[in-house]
Amino acid sequence: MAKGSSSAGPVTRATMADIARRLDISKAAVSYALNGQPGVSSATREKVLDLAKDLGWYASSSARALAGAETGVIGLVLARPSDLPTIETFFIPFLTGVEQVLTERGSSLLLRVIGEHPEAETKTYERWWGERRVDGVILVDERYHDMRLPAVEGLGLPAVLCGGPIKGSALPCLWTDHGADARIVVDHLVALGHTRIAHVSGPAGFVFERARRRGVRRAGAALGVTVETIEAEYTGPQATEVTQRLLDQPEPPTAIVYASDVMALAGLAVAATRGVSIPAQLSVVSWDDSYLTTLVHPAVTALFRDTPAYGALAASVLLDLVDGRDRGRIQVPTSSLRVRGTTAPPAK
Amino acid sequence: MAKGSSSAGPVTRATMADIARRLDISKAAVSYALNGQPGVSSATREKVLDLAKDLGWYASSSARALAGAETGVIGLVLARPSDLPTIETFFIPFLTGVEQVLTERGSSLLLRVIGEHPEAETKTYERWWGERRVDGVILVDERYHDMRLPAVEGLGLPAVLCGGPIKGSALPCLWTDHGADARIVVDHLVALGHTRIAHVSGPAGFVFERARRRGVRRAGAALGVTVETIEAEYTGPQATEVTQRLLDQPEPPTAIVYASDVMALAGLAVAATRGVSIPAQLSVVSWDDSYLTTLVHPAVTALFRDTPAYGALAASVLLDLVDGRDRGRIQVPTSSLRVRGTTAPPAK
DNA sequence: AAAACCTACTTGTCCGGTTCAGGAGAATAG
DNA sequence: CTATTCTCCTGAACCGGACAAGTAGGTTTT
Repeated sequence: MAKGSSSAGPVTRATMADIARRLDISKAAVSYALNGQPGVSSATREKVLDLAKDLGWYASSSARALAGAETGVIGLVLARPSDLPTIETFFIPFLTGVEQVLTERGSSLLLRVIGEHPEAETKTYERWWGERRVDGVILVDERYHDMRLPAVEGLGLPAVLCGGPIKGSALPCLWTDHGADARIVVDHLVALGHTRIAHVSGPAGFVFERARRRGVRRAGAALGVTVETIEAEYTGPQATEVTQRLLDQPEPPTAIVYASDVMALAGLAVAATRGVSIPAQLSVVSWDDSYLTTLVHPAVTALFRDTPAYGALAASVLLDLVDGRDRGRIQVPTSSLRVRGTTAPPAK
Repeated sequence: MAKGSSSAGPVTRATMADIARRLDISKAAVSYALNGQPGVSSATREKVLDLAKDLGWYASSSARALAGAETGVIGLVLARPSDLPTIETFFIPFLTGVEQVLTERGSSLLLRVIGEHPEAETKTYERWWGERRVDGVILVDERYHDMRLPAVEGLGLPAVLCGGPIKGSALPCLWTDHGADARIVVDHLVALGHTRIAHVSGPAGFVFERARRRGVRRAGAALGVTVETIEAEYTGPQATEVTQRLLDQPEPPTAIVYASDVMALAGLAVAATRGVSIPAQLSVVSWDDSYLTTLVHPAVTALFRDTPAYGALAASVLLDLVDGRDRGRIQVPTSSLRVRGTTAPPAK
């Protein structure tokens, strides 16, 4: 079996008791030495530290946690159908940011990828917390009537919500001004001269999708333009279908704003198939920026936000909460529009 | 919900001792009852189970692990520069498969995303194992002179390698017949009539990239065609640059095989920019399939493998190893070519 | 009727840390 | 020269489970 496979394989790992025995001192002294606490002479401390290093000693996370410390683990559940690609272009950069902060602060990430099944997610939190596996969790993909909020609050499980703010919930959250984002997009298109703008949104069950929809409607109204929103799943095929419907209208839009980069790419493919020239005959904007938008030709105009920084912020707010510092509701910096090759004045 | 006090956050979670006290029996009896072990009457067992449910009791993972059980956590380190997008289209489906098996078998995934820094990865394994955080790890992205193999073997840390097989290493591994994959791709292109084929590979530090390179060379030689391999990073810009160089040659290739879907898309963008028609003037194949290949027009011919199944297999082999069953070296099913819109006979 | 054997428990120890309440010996104070 | 206060260290309890060993009480065997 794999354990102790190689000749030198140390099957049993060193414990503090081993160090204490070899140095003929007490476990307590070893503990103080290793934790940088007062109560041991610097000579002893050094001997302990040296030996610990020699033996390859690491504190058992279980023992530490059992003795009352935190577990040093935070949890994240990703609950979307696995075949939905949108999560990827957002999620990896987000995770990268999360991880960076966790690593800096000595924590790790427990990840769970499940299908879209709200109960399973709530259940996971309950188990993780019950089993003392995590110190807290990051909640992503805020939904309407989100059962996760009462669940984590009921459990007393520290959590930070990427979304909100929610009235009636005291959870710290990272909220985005979707109205401002919407204005940036609509302003850009209207400034170019577009008057028939379509908005292909993601599922309205997501709070931010409905906020975006409201945002574009208002931004359009303020400029005397109506923006039509159509809802679709975050998949390529769905975006394809919706785009075809839009372009089949008697008066098709001259600009389409897609909820995600993947959808925008699907839209471009439809245009390519139909010989609709971009951006001459149709302008396209993606609400999410990622490496995908610059991978195609022409590159897609997209609303950019610093996703790793967003993840890093979420992680640091959560770790602070675990440490007892509630940073409350924090506004995420407004996105900026990266104007690329898919937006231009409409054909007359 | 599950916890008794709904009004205030229940900071203290129920323990077996609580159950024992309330039922006026011993902790041991509670333990036997909860673990389905003999030694308690069914009446008592039922009372214990009921109360445990009422109290929302879960076994402390730390206490369990400390008492000798496994931790129920397996680790995965993702070590590539965070701005390399290739990881995403492979990684999320892979993780989905991993998670499914882990969930079925009651384990969780500890994830770490780090930059490409081999020492950091080895160090992470050392810590995770030292701290008893994980029962085993999945190794992805096999490299030449991979320091992780001696590291995990030296530690006695159960691991499964996605790659290999490695001579001199007893690690169970999931190996791929890259030669067969290469033949599939080259055969397809040669059958269409291509004789000038280019292969844009990823960094040769990855074992599988060099195996693929060797594979296409041999497959070409067997058919009397030379296949030229050019190495590039897995980024869009690098693929763009290499593609431009290839197309600038006096006798440019009529078909390009890209190491990844992202690179293939970048190649398509170059062609679009130059007005090179695909597939009439240039055929494109991607060695990796993902949702990206069908997101663009024309859809990209790609070598498909069931990535979730691959992840699931890796997880199950690792869990078996942790349970003491070494399944040795397992060959991954050969990929199949999904012929789509980017391959056609070359222009005469 | 005594021995043997269940069943249904209890007691106590252990895992590997943390931490509290001392205590010995040296240094400082009065 | 004792009293006090350090510094440096020890012993033991504790966290929450798992489990080995022991025990009361009843049932079966001989």
